[in-house]
Amino acid sequence: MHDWREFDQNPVSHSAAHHLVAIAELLDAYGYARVSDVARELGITRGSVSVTLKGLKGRGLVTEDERRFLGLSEDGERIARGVMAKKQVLKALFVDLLGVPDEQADLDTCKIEHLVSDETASRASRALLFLRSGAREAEAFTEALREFGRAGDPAGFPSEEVEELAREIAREGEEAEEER
Amino acid sequence: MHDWREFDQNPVSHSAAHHLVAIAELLDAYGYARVSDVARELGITRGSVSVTLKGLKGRGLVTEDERRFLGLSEDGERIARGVMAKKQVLKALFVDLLGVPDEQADLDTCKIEHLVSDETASRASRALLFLRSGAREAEAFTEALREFGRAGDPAGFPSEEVEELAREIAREGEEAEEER
DNA sequence: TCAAGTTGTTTGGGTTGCCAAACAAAGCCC
DNA sequence: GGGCTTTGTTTGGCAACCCAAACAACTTGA
Repeated sequence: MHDWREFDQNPVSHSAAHHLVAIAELLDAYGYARVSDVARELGITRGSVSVTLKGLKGRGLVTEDERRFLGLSEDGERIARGVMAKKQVLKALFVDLLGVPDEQADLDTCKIEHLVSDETASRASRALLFLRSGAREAEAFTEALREFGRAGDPAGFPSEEVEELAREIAREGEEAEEER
Repeated sequence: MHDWREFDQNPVSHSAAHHLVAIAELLDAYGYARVSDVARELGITRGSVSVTLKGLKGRGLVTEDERRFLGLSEDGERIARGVMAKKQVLKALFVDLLGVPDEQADLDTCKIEHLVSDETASRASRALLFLRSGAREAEAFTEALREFGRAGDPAGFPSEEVEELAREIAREGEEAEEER
């Protein structure tokens, strides 16, 4: 079993990731970003942003010019774009493939965007590209899945059916474990 | 835009969720769970577990008998089972549908298991059940997706192709925004 | 130009969650 | 029975984050 605390062993924390993304989005939208703008975007105080960005500047992810306008270093830009891309890809996959309502998909992906590995994000991207390629198999699959979903039980999570599924998966996992 | 800090607005924190799951797994595996067992399972000190569980007992999620054996209340059990089911469903989906390597899927789902909404988990379950139903469309889809994946660019994440995809999704999102 | 608002920083406080270390209380072995 | 280990708790520290409040250094508008 892995150390479950790999959680906070990421290159950037959840908080830091959001600071970087906020700067990138502000730069995209308005062409500039200041401490106050970031604070407004994130819904926290200027003081908190000021302190956090001090750390990110120290780590070479965020830059600041003489007029206090913020920018992203190459590394910072890369991290921000990566997190943003992960969020968009995952959200689109949740909505288009799984049929999750837009609003809910947004909430979920916002929480997990910075935690998903590049590997998984990359695979998700492939699936999404395939889904959008208009391939016959993709169309047929989503169509059939919708139909399957409508026929399924409307109970909450986890329903009895899902509990059973989970137990089944767990059993399979144990068997695979034993084979080693 | 949502408050990104919905993150920590969950019924239980990441840490608490893992404590509950650890107790459930220990009970499943050995029939009992004590503070030390939980600590070993989570890879943290007994002191930390002792303090955390004091809180969870206070919130009525964890019980303790006169011989210091831990248990889960109905609520605690429900939360633990929910988190475990989410992890298994998501991991299986990542592996079976997206083609993520088992090990990596484990790491990823471990980080996000307690953050995914019931709604999304439920949809993911439907997709997984469909995938395992042996339906023709499901077989054809995974087959074609594998083929599509092999043909794709082997670059890291985010590749130029994925960046382009992300920009495209972002544009669609903005258009949907404007229509309101 | 000068009062009023905006901006960024600093400081003290609070929360969560971890550790290390020190203990007391059982449990176990000979 | 007397050591030795295991167990659970408590305590003091530390690191991330957040806030509120107080400041100084700007802009800016009439």
